[in-house]
Amino acid sequence: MGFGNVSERRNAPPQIGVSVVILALGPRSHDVRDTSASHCQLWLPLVRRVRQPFLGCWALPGGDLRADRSLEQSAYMALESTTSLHPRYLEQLYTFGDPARSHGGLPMVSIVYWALVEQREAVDAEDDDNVRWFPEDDLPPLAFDHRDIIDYALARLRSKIEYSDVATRLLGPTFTLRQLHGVYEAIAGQSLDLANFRRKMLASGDLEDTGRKVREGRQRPAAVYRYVPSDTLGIASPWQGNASTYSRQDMIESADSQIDHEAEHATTHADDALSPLIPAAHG
Amino acid sequence: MGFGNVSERRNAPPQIGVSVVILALGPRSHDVRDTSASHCQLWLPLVRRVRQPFLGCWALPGGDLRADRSLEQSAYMALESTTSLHPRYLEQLYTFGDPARSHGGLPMVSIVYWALVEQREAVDAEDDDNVRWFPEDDLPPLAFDHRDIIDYALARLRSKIEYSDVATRLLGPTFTLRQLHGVYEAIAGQSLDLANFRRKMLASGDLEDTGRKVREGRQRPAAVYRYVPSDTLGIASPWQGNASTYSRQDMIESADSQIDHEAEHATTHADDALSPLIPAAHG
DNA sequence: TCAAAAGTGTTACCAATACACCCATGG
DNA sequence: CCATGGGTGTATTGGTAACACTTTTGA
Repeated sequence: MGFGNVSERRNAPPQIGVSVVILALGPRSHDVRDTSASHCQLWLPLVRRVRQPFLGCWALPGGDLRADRSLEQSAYMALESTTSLHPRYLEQLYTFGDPARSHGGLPMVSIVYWALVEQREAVDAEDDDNVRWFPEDDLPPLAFDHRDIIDYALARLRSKIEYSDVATRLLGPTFTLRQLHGVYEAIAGQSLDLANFRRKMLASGDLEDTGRKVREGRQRPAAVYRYVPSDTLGIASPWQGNASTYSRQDMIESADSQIDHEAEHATTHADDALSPLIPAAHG
Repeated sequence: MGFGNVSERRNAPPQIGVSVVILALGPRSHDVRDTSASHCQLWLPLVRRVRQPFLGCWALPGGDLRADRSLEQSAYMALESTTSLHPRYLEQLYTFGDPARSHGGLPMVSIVYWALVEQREAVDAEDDDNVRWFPEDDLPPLAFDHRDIIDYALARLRSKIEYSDVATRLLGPTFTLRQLHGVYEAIAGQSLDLANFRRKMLASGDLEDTGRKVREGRQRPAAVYRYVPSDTLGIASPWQGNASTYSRQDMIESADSQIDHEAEHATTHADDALSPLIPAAHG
């Protein structure tokens, strides 16, 4: 598979693992009469490390990569085995592999996924000694570069909410416009005009009135909507074809692929290396 | 580092490698009196495989990952050692790791980067038996899932051109508005109103008139511009802090970080696995 | 003086905003 | 009948598309 070049053999490949940033809605932690109208906030579960380095420190849930599983499946397994949660959304975030990030441990490449779980699931999940939920704006010191990874995941969520259905993944399959509005405000971190929000959402054509109504307080009942993706198919994702061999009844639903935002970043230059006579190619 | 759980040990981790999708401007291949005004097209270099599977097949340039190098550096080394090119842009694209993609080889995780090189560099690089440039719309059969990866890179480029300076990376450090317009048309695959394009670009505030003029044909000379990023800094990228330890004089320039588009994709569910009593966490 | 490209002006339209307003409901 | 949230109307604005137009240059 392209390995075996002399200069490349000089150095063993690093370890690989999978980590997951899990996000869910929860109550506001600093409820100092919040000026903005939203009454919820993002929370995420962290696990306590049982090894050096950073022993006892909070860290992202993670696990190993298995050669017979897709990356998504490995991420799903890591997520499930550590937190018993079932995400409504799971997407690759970034792969981190800088040697400096291991801080004394062995060099480690982490393929990081981010996941969204329903509010209901998150409240059911109780904390224990080794897993605890933290509000997004009040995180403890974290192991490795996990704090940066979380910030990046949050940025991605904030970016992605503007052109995809991620917000609905934090709610159940059905929701009122006010609930959806609250999610948008919580993620954006600012208040949004409810009237315009309503119109924009309905104009998008991706919301379908279920006909049902619910009363949150004791006021007029609100219409309940469902998300129905308009079939403006984007470009097919390359990995869609290969994935999903191990489906299960409660498999989380597929999302239409769509090309979107990603973080630009600078690159560095490698120092000299022995050039192979024949270029390597690998799968 | 989080390895060592019983159920996880049952399966060895897969191999890892780096691949790079390299893009550059070139002449139009199907020049059947092109209706659209653009006269250039994207080309990319491929290398011939020297091993099974897919022996003799064209594939993306790639190489191995070294534990003492960052992912960017590994990508840069792979790019440089196979094609002798120096990218003006290099960014992580996606990590592919489905077991099915190896097609009979060992399971392989590929961390894929995409790169842009200047037109000038690309024309200087001559083909040999093992490296050849192909126009984006006339690719040969490719090894593994490399065709899908290329399509994804192209989609990312098309998306990213709308809110970043990637177009300028395909040109030199200075360019005329017409040249830039041609790049946009080549990437978008459709003609764009030159008058409006000009206004929009100038209104962005990211272009600076160098004061110089050039004549492309024998008509009125055009103003030469330079790209100067407006300091509307986005969110800092997590990896920026760690990277760039191995800088060199001709290191490609840094780009301001910015959160953008990424592809949404569906996820699968893992089958049952032995849950560890204590959640694993790794760096 | 002509062709070709550089560069400007003008209008129409659409989507997002701000905010005033009416409607439905239970207490 | 009032408080509260559900839901609608409307004027303004800013950005973009369409395209007609003027200017500059070498041949």
